[in-house]
Amino acid sequence: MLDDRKLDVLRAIVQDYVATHEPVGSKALAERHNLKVSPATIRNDMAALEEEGYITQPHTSAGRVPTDKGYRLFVDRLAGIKPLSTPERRAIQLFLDGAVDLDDVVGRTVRLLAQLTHQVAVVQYPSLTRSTIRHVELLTLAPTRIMLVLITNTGRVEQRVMDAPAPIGENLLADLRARINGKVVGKRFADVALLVQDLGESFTAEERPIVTTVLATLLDTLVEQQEERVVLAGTANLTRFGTDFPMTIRPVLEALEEHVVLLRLLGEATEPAMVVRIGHENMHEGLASTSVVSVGYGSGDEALAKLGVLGPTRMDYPGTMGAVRAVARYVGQILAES
Amino acid sequence: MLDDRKLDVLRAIVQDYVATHEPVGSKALAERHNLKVSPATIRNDMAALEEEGYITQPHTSAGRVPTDKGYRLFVDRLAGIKPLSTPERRAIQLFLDGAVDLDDVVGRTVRLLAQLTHQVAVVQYPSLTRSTIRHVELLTLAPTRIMLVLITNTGRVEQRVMDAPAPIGENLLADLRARINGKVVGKRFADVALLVQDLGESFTAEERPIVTTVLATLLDTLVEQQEERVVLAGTANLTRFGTDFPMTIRPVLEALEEHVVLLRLLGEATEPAMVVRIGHENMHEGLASTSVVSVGYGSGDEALAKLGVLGPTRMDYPGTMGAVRAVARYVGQILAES
DNA sequence: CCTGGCACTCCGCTGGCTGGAGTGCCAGTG
DNA sequence: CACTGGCACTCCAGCCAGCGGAGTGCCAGG
Repeated sequence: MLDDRKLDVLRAIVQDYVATHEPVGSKALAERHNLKVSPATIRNDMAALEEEGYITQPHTSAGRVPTDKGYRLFVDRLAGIKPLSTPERRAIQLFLDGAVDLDDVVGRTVRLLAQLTHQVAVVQYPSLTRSTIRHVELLTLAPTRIMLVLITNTGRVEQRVMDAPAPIGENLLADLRARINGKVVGKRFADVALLVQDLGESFTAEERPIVTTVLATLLDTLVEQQEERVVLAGTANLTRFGTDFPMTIRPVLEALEEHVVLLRLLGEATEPAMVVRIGHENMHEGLASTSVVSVGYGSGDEALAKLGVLGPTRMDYPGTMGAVRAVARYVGQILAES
Repeated sequence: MLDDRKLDVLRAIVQDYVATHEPVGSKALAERHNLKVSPATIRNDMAALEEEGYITQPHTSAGRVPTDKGYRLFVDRLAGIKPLSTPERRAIQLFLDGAVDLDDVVGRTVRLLAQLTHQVAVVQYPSLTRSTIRHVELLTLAPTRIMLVLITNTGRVEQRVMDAPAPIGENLLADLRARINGKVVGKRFADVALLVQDLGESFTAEERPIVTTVLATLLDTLVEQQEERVVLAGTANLTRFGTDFPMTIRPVLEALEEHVVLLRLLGEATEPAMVVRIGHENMHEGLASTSVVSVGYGSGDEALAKLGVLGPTRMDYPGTMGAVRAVARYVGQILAES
């Protein structure tokens, strides 16, 4: 049904439309891309493409515009991923290398991604669920007040304050700290509950309540913080969307404020490969005319979290995909080093 | 020059303009507010107010619109701060009480403020400079790799990883940890440098390099993190600005992305009282038609940081100021408790 | 199967017109 | 002297008609 030339025409339409933001006509196509056929022929092909639902015209006798389905075909079969230039790569590395801690890494990453793609960038903090524990620290703030600090292998730090049922001695605390760390250091979050469950038994009846409190808080932290953190940058780039503004930008800004929505946009975290969601594929009303390019990143083989960008469906997919992939790789490296 | 009735007229103009977003004319004024004079008289007063620069007309034979100077007078002399209703207060308290840690407190605060005022909310993290140290923790990640964790009295946690010049033993580390904490716990950041400067002397020549490295990192953390963190929410509310969009919203979004700008907007941190910056008073081109209402908040008498909202100059000042003040108070309470 | 030609459609822009809202000024009045 | 009603004037916003251009669909011919 769709011979090679028709696909060439579709590719040309997408490219031109992305470049100009205006419906593209047969004549312009014939001129700008050397397709070696006349406008009339192209018109026939366009009619076929429209018939199949890959392109559409805003109104009779206007040029054609790709549909979501058209972009989908373009991304899947007609375009590759455009690698970044060497200077660009070097700039990324230089910029990310300057980070001092995890917050800084994430902050720099999101700004970098926004600047590189001229779109809205979203970065998820390395997930706690798939992280391992580097250290658990216990501090007394007051006789019956304890702070628990949890440090992960990705450098993420979580803290909780709890009220102990009774005053707690320094040596009990030290003992408890040592035992907990002995059990859990290097272990994954998911496995911790099992590992510490019988820890209370080796303490005296007197100490037991305190131990229980601490362990409960530890588990609580592990569970609660699965609520993932995300940051974003580059919202000003939304103004490039078009001139028919408020109606377009409003729901997008609203969606971006909801972290739940953001996380869903990045995709179910199981998939480490690059994912492109186009228009309605996002399953979110306000984001019907935006696309999301996301990919997992991590220090080793497996993805710790995701990052990506959000932009208008009429975006430069090859370039955006290239930037997203490159940034994800470098962040992975940085995290592996620290 | 400005008798009472002229001030009444100005107040009425501001109120009506804020409510309708349209230039207000003499006739409408006479009707909606019972000023007990005829439109013609009001016109005379308006002419005087315009002469003095408090109001202006977009074009001949349109209604009047307040100028920055007009809003300034309104805020300073014509309007009070509108206290929140009891249900509103209760809702604030309820919402903020649910927070589990500092990040959560700040996150909830900023979202709350945005929702309450229907504007863009900005909250600065409790400043490290004026904080005191609650605990310093040292951990070995690898034989020559140390992590320093710094916990402040506001619950903020900072961490740094450093490479030690030589392998470090657990007992040396414990000793060092104890000595550092003995010196600095409860002290203010600014005073720490002085307190630890001769700490190295009590260690052997062999240990000295390691100690020096750790202390350097500690001081580094204190200094570097004076770079304050801010978060914001409610950018979607910018779409209420008007219909002449992209031109208006663009520079605002851009300004909001720069944390340096945000911090300056909140005001030099020395001033704990409520500050209103109107239009050009912000000294930032892109924010010429926005106003900022900010106030310090803190756990005790002194302000730890600031929070505020940003909106169009044509905002409901009394209401906004009331909301900002109320939220600041409750956040202060929450921080004092933890 | 491709191409050039032709008639047709429809958008977007321009220019002129009109109604309405609001002003400034002036003369009159308590 | 301050306020009021009346009046002429200004200017914007919205509407409508006309026009040019870009693009299409279709058809007959190579």
